[in-house]
Amino acid sequence: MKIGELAKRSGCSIQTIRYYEKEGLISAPERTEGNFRLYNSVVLEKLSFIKNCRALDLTLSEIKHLVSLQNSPETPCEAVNEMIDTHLLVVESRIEDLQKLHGNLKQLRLKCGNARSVDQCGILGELLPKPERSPSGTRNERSPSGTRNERSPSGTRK
Amino acid sequence: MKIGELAKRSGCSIQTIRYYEKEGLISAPERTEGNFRLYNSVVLEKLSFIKNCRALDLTLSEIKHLVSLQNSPETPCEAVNEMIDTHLLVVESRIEDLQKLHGNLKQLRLKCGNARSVDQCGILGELLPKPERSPSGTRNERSPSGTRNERSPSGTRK
DNA sequence: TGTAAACTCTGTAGTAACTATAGAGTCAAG
DNA sequence: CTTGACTCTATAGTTACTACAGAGTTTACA
Repeated sequence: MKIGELAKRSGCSIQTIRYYEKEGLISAPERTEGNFRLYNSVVLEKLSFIKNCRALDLTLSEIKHLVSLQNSPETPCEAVNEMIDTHLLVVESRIEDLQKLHGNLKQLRLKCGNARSVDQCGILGELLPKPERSPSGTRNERSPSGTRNERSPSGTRK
Repeated sequence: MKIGELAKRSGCSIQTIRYYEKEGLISAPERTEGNFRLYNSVVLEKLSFIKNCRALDLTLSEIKHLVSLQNSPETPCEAVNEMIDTHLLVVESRIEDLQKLHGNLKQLRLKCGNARSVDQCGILGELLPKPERSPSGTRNERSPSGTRNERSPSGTRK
């Protein structure tokens, strides 16, 4: 089958399949005379495996690792378990971060009822560096208003 | 002050400050004769505002919107509230996704004790496409409760 | 047989919000 | 006058794709 049919049957887009090939997650298939990729049904299983892993939010490099482990079936599978355990920790910490975030946002939302103008908006006021906002250009020492650790907001986004 | 001091005082990196300028989140400052950026303390407040927003995981374009609202103080602040409400929904759905993910991962992890070889690994086995793998399969066909719909990246990953 | 539609190819650019270089210029101190 | 610290712009990298452009291939049909 050509790549279009594989895409339909696997649920991956054509570009994604080519991308997986480029990244070494699936092997390069044979080509027709006209240079079209020609697949057999085995690759369907591989794509399904990848999809299952992606649904668990494993990265492509993690998946690549799993694929390479599959190719040496006699090695111990500890590495697999470790990867899942690590991944569990990552997911847990992301959930925690997001829950804190959610709390902060909810609290923030309480600061402002509707029907005010922007300069009275409780939310915008709260986001400003100091609780008492000064009109403009006041001298300002270290504003210690770091609501979070000064490092990045950790991997909470996307 | 030059950009290095601003970076230290604001907690943003030098590149981030320049990036915010390029993106229009802060305005381009004056320059010295040698073309160095020269800041006053007002920009500290703006960076602090941005940092507070980023800590709430607002996107730069959302923040840009807030900044522009601040510049027209007499407009009603409904838009601010709506943005926060929308953002709350996004965060909530991300949390839900991650919690499903977490459940799936935990269940997966139970499939394999240590000290097996890869070809017997319960986890790898579970990730394979086989529709009828073990007698446990009740509602187990396609991807384990797809948290990641094929269209959108839907932002569960960092 | 001609041709139009449908398919495929490679390669590149875009996404978000930065980070990390390269290579050059500027400035202060010794 | 040189050394080192600082800054400048521009570019590439990150992740896992998606969306083209512009070309070639195959199939269906008149």
